[in-house]
Amino acid sequence: MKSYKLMISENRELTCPVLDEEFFSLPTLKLAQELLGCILIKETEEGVSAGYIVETEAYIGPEDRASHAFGNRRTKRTEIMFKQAGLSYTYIMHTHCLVNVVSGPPEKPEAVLIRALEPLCGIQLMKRRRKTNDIYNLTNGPGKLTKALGISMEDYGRSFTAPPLLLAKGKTPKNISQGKRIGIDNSGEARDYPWRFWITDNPHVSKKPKK
DNA sequence: TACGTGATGCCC
DNA sequence: GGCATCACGTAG
Repeated sequence: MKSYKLMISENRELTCPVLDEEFFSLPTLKLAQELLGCILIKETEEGVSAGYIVETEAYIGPEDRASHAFGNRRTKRTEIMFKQAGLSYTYIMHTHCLVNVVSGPPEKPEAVLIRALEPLCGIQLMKRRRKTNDIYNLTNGPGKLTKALGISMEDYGRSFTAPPLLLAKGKTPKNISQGKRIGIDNSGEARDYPWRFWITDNPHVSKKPKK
């Protein structure tokens, strides 16, 4: 397994194993939980930034009304969800870019949305991009974390196993919480699926779900 | 709490 | 064209 060296401060280096195809081949609901504690890394000309994943959501088309690929809807945008696990699915929501990890076998449109990070590396760069000094407001939402790391539509279809976009093994969460997904109120019974996962009591998680 | 924002795709 | 969508910042 390849490893990646992260400079987390001027004199501290963290060596972490890059996730491989075997890891991404886990069933989507399992993958969504296993990704908690993993490290999302983005290299840009401005520098490297990274954070621990602390919140995810699973989207399992074609039966999931909340998924862009509901009913096997296959468009230029969703095409990537039908490909191999471990690729990135980025899309624009209003003015923001959101990033997903494609999961499931080929021809099965499934993905895990990365909803929040705990900042780890390149924090000054992230603060500059987000125009805030508040560490708890830096990456506590899916649109916020992409802006903080410099993830954009240029990352659509990229593999998470090689630079400039990477996922690596980080830490193992003590406890995982589970609940309803956020922002999908008009999706029939699918809105009640408990497919949102987060690290219990982590202060970098996004807003609480509606009841 | 409410509004403006504005990429993408689907339904006329 | 019109509308809904896996947000967020700002105003009030």
